[in-house]
Amino acid sequence: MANCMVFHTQIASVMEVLANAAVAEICKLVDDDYAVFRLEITQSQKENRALRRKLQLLELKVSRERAERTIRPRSVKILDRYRGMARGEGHLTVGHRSVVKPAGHNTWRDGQPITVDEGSGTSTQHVIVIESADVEAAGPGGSSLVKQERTEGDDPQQSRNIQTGAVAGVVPPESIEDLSTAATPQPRTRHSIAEVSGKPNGILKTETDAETLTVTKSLLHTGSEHRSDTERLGLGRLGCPPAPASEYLLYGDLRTVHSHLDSGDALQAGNDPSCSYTTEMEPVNMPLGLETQTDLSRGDWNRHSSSVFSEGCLDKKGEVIAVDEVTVKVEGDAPPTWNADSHLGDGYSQGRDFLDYRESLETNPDVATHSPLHTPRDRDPVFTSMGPSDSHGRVLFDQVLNSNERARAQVQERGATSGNSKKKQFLCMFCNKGFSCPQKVEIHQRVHTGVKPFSCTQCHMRFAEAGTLKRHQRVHTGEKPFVCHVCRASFSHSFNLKRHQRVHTGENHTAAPSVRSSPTSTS
DNA sequence: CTGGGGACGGGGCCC
DNA sequence: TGGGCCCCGTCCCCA
Repeated sequence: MANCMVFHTQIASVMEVLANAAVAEICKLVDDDYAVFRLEITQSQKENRALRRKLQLLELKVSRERAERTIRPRSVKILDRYRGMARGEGHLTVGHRSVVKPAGHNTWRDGQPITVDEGSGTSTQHVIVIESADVEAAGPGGSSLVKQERTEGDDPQQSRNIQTGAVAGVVPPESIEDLSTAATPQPRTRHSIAEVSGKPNGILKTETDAETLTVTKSLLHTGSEHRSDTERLGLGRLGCPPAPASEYLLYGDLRTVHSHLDSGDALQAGNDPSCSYTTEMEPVNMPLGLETQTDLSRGDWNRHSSSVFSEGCLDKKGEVIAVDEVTVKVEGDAPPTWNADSHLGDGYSQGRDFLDYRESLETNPDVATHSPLHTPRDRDPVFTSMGPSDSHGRVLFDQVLNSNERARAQVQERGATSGNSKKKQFLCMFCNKGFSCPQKVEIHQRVHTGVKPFSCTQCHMRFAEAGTLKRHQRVHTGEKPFVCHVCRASFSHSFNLKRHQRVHTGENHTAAPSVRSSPTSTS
């Protein structure tokens, strides 16, 4: 019995020792793990703080930009550089700013400075051309980009964006060749320049000197430029290309674009997204959707109408026929002028290729009570939702649309009582002006985009409307079908005859009442 | 005063 | 029958 007691005591003591040892072991393990865990937590907290600081900085910037934007609404001007640059026609004037392209070069070269005369000062910006080393390897969407870095300027918050176009889609061999041999002037090489400027804080990029802004635009075109577009379009009649694929305007948060840099030849974006934004409008991925993403039958002719400033001309089958480059400009104060001399070496004027966006904003009573930019609705063609790739192009027009807030508000207020909301349900993505059908919008938007799908076979003039081309061709044919019955004077222009007849009637044409409805009036 | 391009609305045709 | 598409007429503006 005593032995038994001793045995039990010994066992108990041994177990106690073992238990203590086990506890000690466990405690040690816990301590070790806790140390590691705590270390990790500390590191995580550090990262958290860093990220939070970044976030606060970003929010600060955003709020500042918005505040300044409300003070100074921005305008958008889109201009079509068209072939002027491509033909080596010198420089391009954007509003009162003159972007001078070195003569003899059809392609902006790396480091090539662009002089932007802003009246109050001159800022020199370096344009960096990033071209696909292997266009073919990059696929049909081989693109060339121009990366512009602001190196100096009197307004550190202004940003400019100059880009070249990227040949995309069903690019004809010559177009690919143009890109691959961009160093030598090629008549068909096309470029486009997007300028984003304006006073405080462009949405695209509003950093300081380190800012870099790059937007790529893809260009699609096929066929010969020496044929008229009508021929190229293969249209039986002298019609304009269908609306759906012709106008693409992206707008939105530029940052969303950044995620689309996955294409092979995409411009190397900086690590800091706040310093470099790049849009890669690669044809295969680009949201233009010329062939696949735009479906008029679904009513989304307008879905991209704020994305890329190019126009694809499709035939009935949706085949991409031609795309003209255009230039997008977002600026604050520049007057809506286009210096034709600056870029039209062959002597024709592009005319008013871009308009003051703000003007349009204020003349919007016709639009319906809804805006596609605001409250997308599936039923309304204007309200088609943006597809997944739409973020691709949510590039340039975010601020435009933001600056459009007031106009839209006015539109919505008026629309409720205007009674025209039904009739003009198709809205211009730029100015919100309403039209009765998509084609009207498409044509109208050429005012903003500068797209001119119709080219004269006799000269190189291009027109946004088929009728204008037809009328223009009377210049070559000498046809003057409008004859004054009084003096037998003939005119090629119907209105010229009408105006001329005022001479006979003694009517003062300057005081003649305008029958034509103003942009603000209803039809 | 004329020439000519830009812009836009109306209306007809076709599906 | 309605909508899309296109042509035409018209006005504005500039050179």
